[in-house]
Amino acid sequence: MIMKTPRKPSSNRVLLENRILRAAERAFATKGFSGTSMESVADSAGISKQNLIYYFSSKEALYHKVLQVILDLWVEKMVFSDDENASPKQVIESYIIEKLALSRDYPDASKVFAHEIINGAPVLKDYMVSHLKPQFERDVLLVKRWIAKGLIDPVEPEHLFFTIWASTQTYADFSIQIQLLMGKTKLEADDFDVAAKFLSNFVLKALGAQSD
Amino acid sequence: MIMKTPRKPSSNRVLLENRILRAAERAFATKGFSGTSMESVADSAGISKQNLIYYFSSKEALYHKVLQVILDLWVEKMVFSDDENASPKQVIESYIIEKLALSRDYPDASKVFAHEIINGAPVLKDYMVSHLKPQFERDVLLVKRWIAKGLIDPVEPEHLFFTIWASTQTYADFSIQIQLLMGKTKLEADDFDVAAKFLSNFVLKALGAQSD
DNA sequence: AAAAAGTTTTACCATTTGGTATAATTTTAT
DNA sequence: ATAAAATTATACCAAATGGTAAAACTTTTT
Repeated sequence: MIMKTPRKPSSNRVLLENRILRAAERAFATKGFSGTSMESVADSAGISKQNLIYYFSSKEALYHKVLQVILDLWVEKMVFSDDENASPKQVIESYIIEKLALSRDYPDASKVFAHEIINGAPVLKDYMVSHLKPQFERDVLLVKRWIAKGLIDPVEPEHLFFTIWASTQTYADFSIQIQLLMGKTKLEADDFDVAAKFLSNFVLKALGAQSD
Repeated sequence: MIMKTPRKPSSNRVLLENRILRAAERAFATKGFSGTSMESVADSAGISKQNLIYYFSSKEALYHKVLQVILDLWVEKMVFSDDENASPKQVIESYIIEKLALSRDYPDASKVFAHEIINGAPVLKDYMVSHLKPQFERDVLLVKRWIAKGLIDPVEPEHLFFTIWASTQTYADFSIQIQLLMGKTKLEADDFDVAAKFLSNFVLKALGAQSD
């Protein structure tokens, strides 16, 4: 029996797909799904609209792929704790620092995600329940154990996470507001360092977990 | 010289305009500017598209008006402190409570604002610099005086505000995420009360301003 | 009552846009 | 080299959408 061996994707194709995905991410981030036209993405990627459609057969498919790439990146980078014995201070501090690094390095990804959530998570709803919720519940349990052990003061762990997420992502999603209010043309690495220090201190102190 | 006295707007007109603005706010909140069609707004308001255009001559005009109504509401309700001698605890606690009340009572307004900011504040940029920034700088100064007086621990006041804004607005903008993760079909008043208590305690403790 | 101003409806249109069909060209495997 | 597969370019289209023109109708003013 003869099996056709499908040609491996040319490196050119991989490169072009990445270029398209970056262009699409930027477009979706700044204009939303409806505000983004296939033609504008194609232009940004330097190809024709019809050629874009050859690579991604529909706008939905393109959007789904952009979301998937974002989630892969986030899931890969955003583990709250893989070490049961790490101290709350270590875990929270590095979590905040890494979250802020994502806001700094992938602001468009954060904005696409924000759009999706604000719009009611039409695409991600199922994924959130099936993947993010279990992870969330594990992390909540860990925080509860910290509380039970007296390592941090008692708080509602769920709201702790909502606060950390919101206050780290705001440096990506609402960066224009922060820039305008601080009189800057853009947020520099330095601004993120200050924010990381502020937030780490802030959260650790609020949790009574200053010392290690 | 004869001056035409323009007819006062009929009460019907005012009512209908409000109905349109509410419908538009909801549409812009859930679909963004580009994702919102004039026809869908008209349908929600129970009038024809052409009649909607009679009331608001363009989609831009409608969007601008929606934003203006939101800002009026926020500016009216969101004063950080009008009493120089109030204690930090009083000021911050009531600020957080009122911000959360806005997220609870006007989630669509919050989402429209979020869309606008994420998209780079194309409409609100000027307003933010001319109106919000001065107010922001006054509030920052007040916090700095608190620090100088030793009423709260030293923190960067700017980032304190970014954190409070982000973590209160997330209960409106990201409500679907919070719902899904907490296994609720919607956020109830009770959830907002818990959030208010959590955030107040959290922020006050982080600032070392627990006692009055 | 008549004029004027305000409101609603009907008919229509130009542009944008996501997408299809297909032909031409280039690249890869045998 | 050549067939097959992959890629790119050309031509086109149907639906959606923001908006215009103008007639018909209603309410208010004088």
